[in-house]
Amino acid sequence: MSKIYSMHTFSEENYLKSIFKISRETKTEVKTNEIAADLNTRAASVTDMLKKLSEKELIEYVKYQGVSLTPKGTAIAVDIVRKHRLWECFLVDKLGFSWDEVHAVAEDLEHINSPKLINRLDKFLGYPKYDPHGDPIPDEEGNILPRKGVSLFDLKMGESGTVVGVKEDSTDFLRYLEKIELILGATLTLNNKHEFDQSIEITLSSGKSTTVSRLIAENLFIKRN
Amino acid sequence: MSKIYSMHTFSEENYLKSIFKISRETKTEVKTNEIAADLNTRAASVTDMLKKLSEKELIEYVKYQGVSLTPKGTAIAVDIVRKHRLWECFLVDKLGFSWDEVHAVAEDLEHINSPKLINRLDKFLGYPKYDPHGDPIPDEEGNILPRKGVSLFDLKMGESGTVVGVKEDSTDFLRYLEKIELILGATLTLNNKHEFDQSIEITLSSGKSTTVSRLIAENLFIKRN
DNA sequence: TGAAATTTTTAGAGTTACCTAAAAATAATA
DNA sequence: TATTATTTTTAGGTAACTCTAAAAATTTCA
Repeated sequence: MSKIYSMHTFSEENYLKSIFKISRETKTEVKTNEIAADLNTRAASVTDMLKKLSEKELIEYVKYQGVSLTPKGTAIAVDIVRKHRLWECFLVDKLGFSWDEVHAVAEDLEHINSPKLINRLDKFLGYPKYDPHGDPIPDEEGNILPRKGVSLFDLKMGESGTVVGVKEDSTDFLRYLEKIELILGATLTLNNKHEFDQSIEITLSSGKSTTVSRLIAENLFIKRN
Repeated sequence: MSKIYSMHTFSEENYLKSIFKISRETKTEVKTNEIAADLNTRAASVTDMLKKLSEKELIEYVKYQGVSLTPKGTAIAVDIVRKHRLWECFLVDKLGFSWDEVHAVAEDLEHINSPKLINRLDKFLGYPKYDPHGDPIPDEEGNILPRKGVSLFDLKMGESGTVVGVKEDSTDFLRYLEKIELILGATLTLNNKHEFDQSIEITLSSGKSTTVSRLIAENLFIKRN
């Protein structure tokens, strides 16, 4: 890959990444407004860019119907994700950043286009398979391992497990998790699912009990013990 | 520094860096055409940008007279140089790039704006004082050590010394130096200065003799033994 | 199903950074 | 110093990406 797909603008790359991300979540055609919301821009701007990406055959675009990535577009998106996650590993493992600080910087670093750089970085980091949030790192060919674990929300009463990933990587969310000690590697047991708000009560290995909302639970990935 | 000076466009940063570089060489006002040549752009484009930078008070600009950096402009330029050279160290020391490969990649990396990133990188690299080409790395406050050594062209007959830096960092030039074994750390003795073309004959510690042109000699920095 | 609400696209415009060609200012030199 | 040559600026235009407001298409639901 790489060489062939190089030299796209930051903007194009951000749109492709966004479409990739949303389509993984929704598993359907990606809508204009979803992209606009994700990229903090306006629907009209999105439409403009969709036309451009469609002309370049990076997306399949039917007016009013939404978009999907072509294989070419997917390859570019996956490559950006690979770069983003490798840089996050670098920032945490080598420079001592905490997991809630890395996203913004990696957003910039991911657009540096040098296959040699990224492959050497990969080697330097020891070919990591997961980033500091537990997200799988695509390899050079674009293969992506499945995410580890299941959502905390899907755990059954009494089951125990280890935190192996988070879906959302906003600073606020990660800071909150850290505060309640729900960091990567933490072990927990599900005590109770409250019916009325579907919040979840867990006990940490430290013995401490906490209740988290459904939203939080859905964003936490757990590997059953 | 940093925070205050952040959020300039790539283009603005490149112009400031270029003006900084040229003014160090010429020690006079920087002319429009010099910038155009350095940045591979047109004089008209340069004039446009000079107006913009002047309005932002990053340069002192008098029509037809050339420009110089204000303290604010200098601080930004020095910060970019710092980033550029630290990234070059990273690429060579940690990722195993050769000195002729790093410039292009560092041109991109230098625009990543994160004081925390760059200061941690600095620490990770062990606070290096010089980059792989022997150029001094500005510290966080913008202080720059003098370059080590004198130009090979200024060496006297029979004097010996060690290669401690190169002025030009184009890939071609560096590859050529490597080919004739004139890499950083090489020791040499000046045998002869040919009058007619001012080329210079040297002997390397390996015993091998080479003749280099005046231009090459002027671009090589030597520390006398 | 058909009017109302929502989503998406088009139309028109602004910004940044670049360009060419022509005009204006400065520098070179006969 | 007057004329020519060079440098620099202005004028006018293009391309990428964004925006708001209005129009068109689709979806919702009474």
